[in-house]
Amino acid sequence: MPELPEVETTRRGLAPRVSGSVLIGATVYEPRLRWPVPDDLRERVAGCTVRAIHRRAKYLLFELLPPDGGETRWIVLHLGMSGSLRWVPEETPRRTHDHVDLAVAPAQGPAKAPWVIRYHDPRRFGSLHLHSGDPATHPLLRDLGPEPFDATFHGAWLYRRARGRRAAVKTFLMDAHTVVGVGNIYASEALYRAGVRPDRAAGRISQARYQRLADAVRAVLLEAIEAGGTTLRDFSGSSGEPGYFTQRLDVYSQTHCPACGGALRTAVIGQRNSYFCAHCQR
DNA sequence: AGTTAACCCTGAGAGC
DNA sequence: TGCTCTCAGGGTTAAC
Repeated sequence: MPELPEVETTRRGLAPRVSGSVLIGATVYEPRLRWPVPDDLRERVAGCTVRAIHRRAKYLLFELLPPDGGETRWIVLHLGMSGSLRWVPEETPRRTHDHVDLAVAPAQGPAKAPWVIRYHDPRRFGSLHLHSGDPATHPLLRDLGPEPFDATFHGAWLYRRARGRRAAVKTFLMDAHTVVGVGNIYASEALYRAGVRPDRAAGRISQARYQRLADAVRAVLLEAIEAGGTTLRDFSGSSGEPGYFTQRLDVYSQTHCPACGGALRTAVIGQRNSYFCAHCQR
């Protein structure tokens, strides 16, 4: 279940191999994702140079320079719940739920066989879009809140936004208008580290505690990125490697509090399973 | 406007 | 063994 660290891990795995290379084709095996994959994908990307791979929220943004020097175009890609991108030789046999290949021209001349960026997504909650011009204007990106590592994301921002809100702070934190990239796992972990009960009303938390929460969000995400993400079921990096943050989860999917040893409680908050320590989180 | 729930989908695991 | 049932969840949309 890719959240920000898993998407960032994918980006970092792919970028050095793909940046500066030319896309020579695209093959869509299954266009029925969260939204249909554009049927002119091949024509729109073939011949384009990948200038860089960026990330905004949980979206990967492939910055493409067209061969004729026209307007920059973008592949906007979301991994959904179960998506992953792998960097494999083109002849690698397809597995079930491999839906799209982006073929990359070999760097060392035409003799070498091309490799592909292979999109795999059993549940097909992910999506792939094409966009021209500024990606910030894309409908899916336009209204997103701040990145957790932006200077604009801090306790005062959370506090101000939470005024009058009765919804649970965990739901509030997972809302992409509040801050992007924080899904169920990292919301649970950040709230635990900050000592905040996930079911507390967002509007009834002090600014000081929101500052601790903002710091905890950043710390958890940073550590998870350094560990290559969290692998619970589906996720693996672009070379197929698992994420090692799984072993460092304090509460998510755990039974006992690492601090006090007490039994963790579970509750469904905003239709998401939540884990917390009723003793350490208030 | 804020909040809640349904929905898209498949695989894994539990229970019988 | 094999069936059925439940659960997992990001993010959009609809309804309250």
